[in-house]
Amino acid sequence: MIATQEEEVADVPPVVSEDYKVKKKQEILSSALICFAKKGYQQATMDDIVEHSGFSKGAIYNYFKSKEEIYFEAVNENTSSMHNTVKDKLAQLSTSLDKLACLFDTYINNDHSDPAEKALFQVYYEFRLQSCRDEKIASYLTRRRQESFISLIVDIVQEGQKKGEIQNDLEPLILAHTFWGMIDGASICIVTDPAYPYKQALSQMKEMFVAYLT
Amino acid sequence: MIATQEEEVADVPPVVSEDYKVKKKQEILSSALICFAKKGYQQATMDDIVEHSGFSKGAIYNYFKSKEEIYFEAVNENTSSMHNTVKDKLAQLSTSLDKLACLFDTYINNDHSDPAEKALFQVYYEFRLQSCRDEKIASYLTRRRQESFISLIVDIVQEGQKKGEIQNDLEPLILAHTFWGMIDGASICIVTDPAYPYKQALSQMKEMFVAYLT
Amino acid sequence: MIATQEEEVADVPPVVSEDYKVKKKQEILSSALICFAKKGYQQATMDDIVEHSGFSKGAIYNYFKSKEEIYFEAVNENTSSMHNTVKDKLAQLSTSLDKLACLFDTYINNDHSDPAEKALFQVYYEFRLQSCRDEKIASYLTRRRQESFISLIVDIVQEGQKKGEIQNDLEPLILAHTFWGMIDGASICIVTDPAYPYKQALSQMKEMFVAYLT
Amino acid sequence: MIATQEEEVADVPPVVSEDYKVKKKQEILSSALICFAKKGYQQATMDDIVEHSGFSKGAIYNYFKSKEEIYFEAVNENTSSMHNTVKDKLAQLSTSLDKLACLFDTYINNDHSDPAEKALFQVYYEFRLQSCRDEKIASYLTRRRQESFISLIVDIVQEGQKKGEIQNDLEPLILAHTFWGMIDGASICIVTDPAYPYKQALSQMKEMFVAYLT
DNA sequence: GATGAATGAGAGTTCATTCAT
DNA sequence: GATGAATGAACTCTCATTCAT
Repeated sequence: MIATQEEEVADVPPVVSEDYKVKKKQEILSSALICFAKKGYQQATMDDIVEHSGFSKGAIYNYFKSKEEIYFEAVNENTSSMHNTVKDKLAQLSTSLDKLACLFDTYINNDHSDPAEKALFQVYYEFRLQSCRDEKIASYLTRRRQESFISLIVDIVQEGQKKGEIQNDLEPLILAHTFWGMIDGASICIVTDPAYPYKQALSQMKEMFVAYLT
Repeated sequence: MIATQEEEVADVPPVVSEDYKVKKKQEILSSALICFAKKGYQQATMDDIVEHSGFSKGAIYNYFKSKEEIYFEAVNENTSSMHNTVKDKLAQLSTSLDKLACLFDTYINNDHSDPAEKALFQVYYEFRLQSCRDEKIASYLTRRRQESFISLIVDIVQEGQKKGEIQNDLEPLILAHTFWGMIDGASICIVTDPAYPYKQALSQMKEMFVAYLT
Repeated sequence: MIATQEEEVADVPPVVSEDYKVKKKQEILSSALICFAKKGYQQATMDDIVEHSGFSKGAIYNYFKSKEEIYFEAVNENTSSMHNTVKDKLAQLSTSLDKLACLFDTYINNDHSDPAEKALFQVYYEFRLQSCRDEKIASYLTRRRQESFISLIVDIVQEGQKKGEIQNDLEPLILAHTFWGMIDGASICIVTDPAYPYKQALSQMKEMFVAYLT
Repeated sequence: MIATQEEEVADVPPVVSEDYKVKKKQEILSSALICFAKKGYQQATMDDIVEHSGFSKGAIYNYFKSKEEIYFEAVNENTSSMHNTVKDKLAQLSTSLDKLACLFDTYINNDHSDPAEKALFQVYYEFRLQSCRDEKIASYLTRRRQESFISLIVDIVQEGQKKGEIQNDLEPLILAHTFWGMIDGASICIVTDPAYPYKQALSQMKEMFVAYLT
């Protein structure tokens, strides 16, 4: 009897919906992110993730094929969602300078005392450093950086130059690299030094940047 | 008589000189630095360092008590010597703006295609990220950053303010943090993205910074 | 419905029972005991235990956290069970002198040609010698000796003195120490010298001891 | 000139006398004994002995060919000298019972709070336990035990039986084994348990033993 | 699908012994 | 003879991954 029931279960289409699986994956990923932040990718063990997530080891390997894949997706998942939030905010602004100022403000107003927020930054920058040795990470990050980050600024600057808000002799691509260099620099300092006066430093960078454009 | 001779024998100087030992240590450290750059601290094994340095495992452990100590000293040794070179250069300049410009130029003119140079940057930033989880590294870096990096800029800015070169309403400490934030940002990008146009981006940062001061 | 089923799945009993794990641990411990006897604690390697037990290295470390823990439990497990057997035997005897005689007889009739038996004695006395340098072992053994061995004799002697079987001017505690000193001495000789005539020597000790009490 | 002098030194017969070498060896051995007592044979390293003795590693290997040889000689040297002292004392006594009593008293009056004394006992019993696994140690100890310890008692007992001091139906060899079993037992307890009331326990053993003989 | 016991290659570290100086 | 830097095999322990249940 019981056997029959089990067979029936096996025959019906997946009992758990795709949505359910996606939710489970996200649970694992957010646990993993915290573990990676706490110990670093290499030092965090699958057992740490098992313990923190409450999933069994086998279950996790049903969702992901390796620790590396979890790492990849954990970083990707979280940085992507952050990026989309920002894009929505920018769409509501009209001038290029406002948009750039808003981007700075996003980082200035970020709450870096929130552990989850800080964890994400830690793991993200560790991940980025890995790109020196891992071609897969390197190409992924380069593409992502170009498509999502660099072109975002390039577009805003070009639009600003067209409208006359921004000086025309400035190279948009270089400005984009300068912009993200500043953001990365402040972020690294925040992650690295709990006493870093990031609000004031980032505000100065914003003033410098905006003054330079006009 | 015999006793005297024996005492002489006992007094012979060490078979190898202190210089010899220091040189050997440096050999190991520079090999280790390359290994750490190539694979990262965790992934680089003692066997890698053995192979790359040509020393036997036991020999390395005669000079250092652990892999961690090698890591610490490899980063320390190299970043310290770099820092001293910079300080000498600055001493030859008279105005504060020249000094700050010179600091920017040092990074702008750095040859990041030199593998040894690049290795040092890679390992240094990995080391800095470790400070999130390693209190020993954190306190070492915080003290070092304050004493060597922050105070360097603070002194220059205060001198410039006294001489009237730099606006008096700017906070020297925040400026120092802003300055190093920019340098860190550009450096991280260089390490992370081989195509980063660091000369141009750093030059823009320099222009922004100098313009902001005056 | 689906939720209920899932909860049921989550509630399944552990894949292997507690009994299974206890049995596995005992298998490892008895293998380890043989290895420790054969080579001594320091000289016996985890690889020896791996080979002798048939478990993989990882499996052993799933059950025990270190070689030291295996050592501790291997000695403890076996000496404890021996001790309980003896206590049961004594409970069936009525007079104090019979009980003491029975204790001697237990050691006299012990089969020291049985390798497992001999291994236990060897490892136990090595373990005891360790107590000179290992505070953890020392405090464990001292407590155990007091609670299990000394008080056993003290109780028997006091009972015998109350009943008039044993002279009242003898100090029970000292007698206990004398008793176990004799047993330890004979045991060390057995372990150390395969030709030791332990049956006859222990019998003489027994006669001396019993004669002294009355 | 200097070269000539050195050659002269090389040509003369050994500058250091045999006595000098024996003294140096003894220095090393007594340092080694302390190291072995402190950490155990396996755990004590050559570096420990180097540090404790003040000799260089090379020097030690000039006197002894291996750590094992040092161990062997350290135990042998010290236990032998102890044994000779005892023999001298016994020669001054006339009756067998006095001699046996004197032997007990030697151990009763031994100062086990003297670290050097305790170290010797510790190392000696560890050495004896090694005999289970080391045929070389086993045969050495068996011969030594027979020649020095067992025959000592056998001779005394036989002499006592001849004189009528000791009962004739007692087997001298078994008595010898019983005697040393008791001494070993008390000694093991002393080494193992700092609170062992060895004076009282050994005195009881002595009384039992003497009473049994007559 | 879920579980967690089992695997075993590979990590960092130690140390008795050697031998060029 | 004396020195101590060098050696490298061997040690304990870890952990990503698998797979029988």
